[in-house]
Amino acid sequence: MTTPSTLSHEIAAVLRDDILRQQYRSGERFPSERDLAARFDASRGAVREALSQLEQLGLIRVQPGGARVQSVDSASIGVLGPLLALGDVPDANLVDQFLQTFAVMAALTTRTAVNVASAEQLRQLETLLAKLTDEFSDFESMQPQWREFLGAMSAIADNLVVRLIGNDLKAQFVGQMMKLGIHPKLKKSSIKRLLAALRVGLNTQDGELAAEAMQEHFEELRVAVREAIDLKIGKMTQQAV
Amino acid sequence: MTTPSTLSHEIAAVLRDDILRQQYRSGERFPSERDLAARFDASRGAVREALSQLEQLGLIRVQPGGARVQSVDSASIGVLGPLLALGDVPDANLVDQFLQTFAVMAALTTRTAVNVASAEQLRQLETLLAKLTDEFSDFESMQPQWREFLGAMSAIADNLVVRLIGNDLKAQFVGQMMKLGIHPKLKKSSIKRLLAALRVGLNTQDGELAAEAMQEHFEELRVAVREAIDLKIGKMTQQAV
DNA sequence: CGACCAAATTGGTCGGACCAAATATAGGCG
DNA sequence: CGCCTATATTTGGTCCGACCAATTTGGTCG
Repeated sequence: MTTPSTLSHEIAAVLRDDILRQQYRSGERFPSERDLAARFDASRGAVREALSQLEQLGLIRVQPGGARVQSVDSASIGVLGPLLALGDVPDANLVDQFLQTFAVMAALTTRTAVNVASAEQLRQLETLLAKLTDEFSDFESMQPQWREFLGAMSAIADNLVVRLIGNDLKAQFVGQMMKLGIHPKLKKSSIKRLLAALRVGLNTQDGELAAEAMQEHFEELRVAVREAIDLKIGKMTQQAV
Repeated sequence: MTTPSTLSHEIAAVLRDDILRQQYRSGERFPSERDLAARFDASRGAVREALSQLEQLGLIRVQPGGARVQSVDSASIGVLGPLLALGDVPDANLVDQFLQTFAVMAALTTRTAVNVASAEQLRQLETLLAKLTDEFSDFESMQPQWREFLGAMSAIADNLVVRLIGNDLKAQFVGQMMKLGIHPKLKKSSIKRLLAALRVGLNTQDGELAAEAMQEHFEELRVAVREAIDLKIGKMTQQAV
């Protein structure tokens, strides 16, 4: 969950952001370990551990003779978080892409979960959904219950690939949104509609219906988040003046 | 694709597979760096670089006082490939989950690409699709053109998140399938239907329609791959006898 | 039995050293 | 003058030994 805050990690973070900031062209030679050690006033060992992390992220390719920078979009998902965190305000397009991806993942999970759920699991989901409906207030304060519901569905769908991707994306994304204080505003009517559709989907064990409701929910969330970011940008430019 | 073949990478690979094979319980203490160095007859530096990779994969959490093993499904996507490669034959369920995920990604890309494509880009896609239709033979030999088509759509959709996930998944998945000689058999009629639907989708710039065709294609691919794997399993058990 | 303190363990970093592969450089040849 | 080869240099890969700080462990005392 948190930063180890060791020297090698700090070096890795600095170099990673350098690369993500396009300081190096793809294919360009990366500074030698000895140079980097001098620059960071660190030992070669610490630098090598940092490079090892960058290599795992797919940002550099290290070979005898010298390391080379790789194209950003041939990197691993792990770069998305740092990429999102580069500026003061996250790139709206990137955020949009995040949410589109979340949407299809959540829809897939929902469809599978509802379709394969046992009678008991269906009851569990209905219970969680009922709790959500009861404690219905604003979108933000019901996040814990919402997460619980999604988690239960993820467990039922039992798709490791989706779960791992979800882990990575969530770890990269949610933290950034929280840190920057992005608070999307969703209409209560939208949420009510979502919950109602999910209830119907569960009752009739219609995964497709539930999945569509989920997809639609994320569409609305996308719009709301974009507005929240625009608001944030407005405030920041105002502050700058 | 790559051949690191350095000692630290080999150590990392062995330890990674150990963890993926459930040799350690989640939360359990990991052997100390000095112990590992002795076990692999390597220096502590090499071991530390290996541990650095495992940490990046989310498989261990290393802190002063000792490293601890993390739950596999809190790891990063990078573990999926090795996980797939553990046995002689890939786990059919895991492969299925891969393809389900591919499916929704490809559908998302298709929908977006078709919807946002400019007139010129649409023409480009149609050209590629025509080439596919012309050189139509069996599913396997048209892979290069198929890839080219998907790549063009990915470029048009311009969704970095999806592209990075796709990179990771492809890197992990396709290599394994090739190495194991899994050759899914798709009916020619299915492919023809897919190509026709895509053509209509492009002509009318109907992203939803094209996306659904793509989704359906992957559904059929799932079935075919599952059959191919079952066949493989059959042959292997036959060999064993 | 529980709280507290000291010793052993463990990760984090450093510096120097050697090797093999890759690169850069200088030199020779056409 | 340009190309190609042989050499010198750079660079990554690994090892060793050492020290520090934080954690863990084990035993002791109340």
